[in-house]
Amino acid sequence: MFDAMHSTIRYQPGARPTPPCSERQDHLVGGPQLTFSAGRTIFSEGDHAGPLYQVTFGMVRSYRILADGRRQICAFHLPGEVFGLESGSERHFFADAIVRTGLRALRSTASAEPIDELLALAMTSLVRAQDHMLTLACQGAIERVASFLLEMAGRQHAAGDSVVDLPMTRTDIADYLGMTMETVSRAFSKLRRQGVICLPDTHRVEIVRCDELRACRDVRSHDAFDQDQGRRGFAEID
Amino acid sequence: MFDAMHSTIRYQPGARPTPPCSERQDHLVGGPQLTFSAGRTIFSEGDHAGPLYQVTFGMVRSYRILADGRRQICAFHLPGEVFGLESGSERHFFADAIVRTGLRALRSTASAEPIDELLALAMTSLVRAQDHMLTLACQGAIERVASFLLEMAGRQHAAGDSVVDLPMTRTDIADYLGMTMETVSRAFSKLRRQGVICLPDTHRVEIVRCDELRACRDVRSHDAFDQDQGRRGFAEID
DNA sequence: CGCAAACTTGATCATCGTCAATGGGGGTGG
DNA sequence: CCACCCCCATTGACGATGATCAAGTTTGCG
Repeated sequence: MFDAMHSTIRYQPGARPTPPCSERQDHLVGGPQLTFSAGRTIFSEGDHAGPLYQVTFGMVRSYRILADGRRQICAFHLPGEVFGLESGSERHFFADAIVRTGLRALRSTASAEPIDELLALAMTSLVRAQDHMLTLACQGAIERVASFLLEMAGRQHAAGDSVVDLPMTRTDIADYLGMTMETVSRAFSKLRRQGVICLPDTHRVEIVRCDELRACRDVRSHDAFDQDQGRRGFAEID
Repeated sequence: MFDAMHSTIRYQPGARPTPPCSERQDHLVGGPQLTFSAGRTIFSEGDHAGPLYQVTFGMVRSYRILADGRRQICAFHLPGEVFGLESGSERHFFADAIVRTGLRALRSTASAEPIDELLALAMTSLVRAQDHMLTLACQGAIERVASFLLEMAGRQHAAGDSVVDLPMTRTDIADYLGMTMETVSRAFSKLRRQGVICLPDTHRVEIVRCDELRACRDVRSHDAFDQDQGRRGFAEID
């Protein structure tokens, strides 16, 4: 029993290979360009499920609201990415523009799209959701933020560039990672004090030591966690 | 900004309608029957992605192992359900039988299956993953257990029957819900003391007050949480 | 220039994880 | 068939992580 527990194969969060199909879904190109200013609603829960959308610039958050007002952000959508796939005839999420954002509406999701493109999109979403589940289930505060930064870095640019744009608020990040704004802020500050990241401004992060950030993400923090308490005053970077 | 926050539309965890397509995937029927005894590995991370499987009896857990040995159970698979869909040519999960389990192997996932069945399966998995993400991100210990019980109840029988089989261990449940075995156990005990559930044995739960269980799931527990401290001795049910 | 929203930081507290001890059920071997 | 043993579950005590509450600061925008 539990043979697998003794396997040497180990999963590294976020280290899964990109699904085989391009995310850009170029075959789906269709409708006109739409522009949404910051904060504008794209669709709401309960709406009739309309088209898929491809982000051309800006950023989108999709989320749910619980009975008690709590919000969970399920995903951020970056330029090139497609969102809006639903399992029924109704929207199950809210989506709105985080900053001024351009969208291209793709034909009705109903049936007009090539089904293999829809499958590719569904699989991409599924892989992301599974990775995110793992973050939510297993990781502590610092690790979640580290995972988030590495995920965003990986989706924003082809390696080399180490500056990540984070147009969303700290509250958005918190609602994505299942924690509070304050804890997110503290995690950023801690990583900054450790010299792992720089914060030129609140919506931009430079990843200074990518390897250390990966280490934060991968290792559960029991050991070697609060060593930075003693470091204050000489590891300050700003 | 944040218009949606003022919307009256509210999401109830687990209340989303079942995806339009039957989960039973009857069109995929194919290969021979296989039987796995309790604890037997079905496939491992890194394996070449083989067929899809349909559970005929018993129960399966699929999970990942993190670098530090931590485990996350992504899903339990019940009789009638299909699992094993991968985004690449390799398995990204482990799967093994929780109890003696029967599986029917469906043809190679490669391309032999009707693609719309694969899409249906992907969408079902995606919806489950999204619901689970919400549980992990937003809910406290009692709520998670309540969500879990209601999810299992909903998947095991068509309403009316209130007894749920839980062949998995408390540790399995904990690894699914992102908490510890001890906390799961305490949550069960608390719900039992409150008279919401009965525990005829450790692997069987009777849902006595379904409405209260739903309330546990839906409401964030700030208020009315530890009222049962005073109830001990008269609300004991066993 | 001023206001409002967002961010940061600190102090306190609650939930949950960890450690530990005990109890129970099922399976195996004598 | 019984006894032992091991794994699982339960329960308690304690501590740590992160939520909450509360200022105070910065930023962005009108």
